[in-house]
Amino acid sequence: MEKYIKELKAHKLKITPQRLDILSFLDKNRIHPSADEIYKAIKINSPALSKTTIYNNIDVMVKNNIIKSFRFMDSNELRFDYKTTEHYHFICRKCKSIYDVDISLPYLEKFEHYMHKVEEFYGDYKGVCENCLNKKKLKNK
Amino acid sequence: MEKYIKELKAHKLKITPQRLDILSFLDKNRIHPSADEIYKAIKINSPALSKTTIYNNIDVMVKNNIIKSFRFMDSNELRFDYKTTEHYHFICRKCKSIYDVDISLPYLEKFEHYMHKVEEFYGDYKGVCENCLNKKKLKNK
DNA sequence: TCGTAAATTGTAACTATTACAAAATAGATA
DNA sequence: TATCTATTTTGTAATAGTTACAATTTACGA
Ligand SMILES: [Mn+2]
Ligand SMILES: [Mn+2]
Ligand SMILES: [Zn+2]
Ligand SMILES: [Zn+2]
Repeated sequence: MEKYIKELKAHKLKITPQRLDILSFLDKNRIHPSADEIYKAIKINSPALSKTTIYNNIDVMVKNNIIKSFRFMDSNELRFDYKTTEHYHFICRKCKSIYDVDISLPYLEKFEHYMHKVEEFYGDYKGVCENCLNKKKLKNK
Repeated sequence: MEKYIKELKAHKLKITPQRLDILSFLDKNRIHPSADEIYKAIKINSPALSKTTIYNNIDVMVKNNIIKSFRFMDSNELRFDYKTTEHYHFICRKCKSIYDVDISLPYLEKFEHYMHKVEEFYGDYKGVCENCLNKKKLKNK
């Protein structure tokens, strides 16, 4: 808990129970949840919680680079991540789990003959995850 | 126009003026437009057009791999592309133009030590485009 | 402890998309 | 060519995710 207080103070953001709940939830549940998933999870123990508070705080924390937001190709909801350092995501087409992939900015060198200035890259990998592959193996036996 | 008729017939889809309009618009305007942009553009000459028709046809054409859909990191609307072969996109943070980038599935080899089976990759590059860079240069003179 | 700027809340509005059912039509068949 | 019917188009209503707003509450510096 002290960790989240420090983080918020470092960015001159007020310490509120709601903010601590959001950070703690994202830190302890590395599932890349949507705003609604965060809301529902925290609301169980804090029934007075408003969804607007989730959106407000998500916004301010993304702006302060305390958390990261991203969106999947085929999904219409934003997802959030406690991990802010550069990494990409792998989504399983069977169980829809989202895994972190520690790979950095791909193929910048291939950009040589484009005259654009690349500053950011965003990417998702999609396929079947280790767990689902193993489940299949067991079934086939 | 004959080209689009062939394409539709190849997929056993009925030839309708609306479908021809959509294909023609996407082919002749490689701007990666949203559903609404396609709708507004075609509606000028075909005022009876319904937005549902746009969505219906976009769906069926994406499913038949006649066009491609994708979504940008920070945008909440789907965008559409006449080009269906593998390529990625570069978006300019100044003018918001979306350019095609002919680069193929990045960094598959780096996936070695993940036990997931990668099937697809989706990615966007972001930065400042050639045009905007040149504009800036002129200004600075 | 108090005062105030900032945060929280509930509600309403908004945007992109999807669902649905009635009317129109493409294209196969006689 | 005329007819038939499955498919397509249309308009409207519903939905999902998010944002705007204003009243109430709270964090925290003085
Ligand atoms: Mn992540
Ligand atoms: Mn493209
Ligand atoms: Zn899986
Ligand atoms: Zn530009």
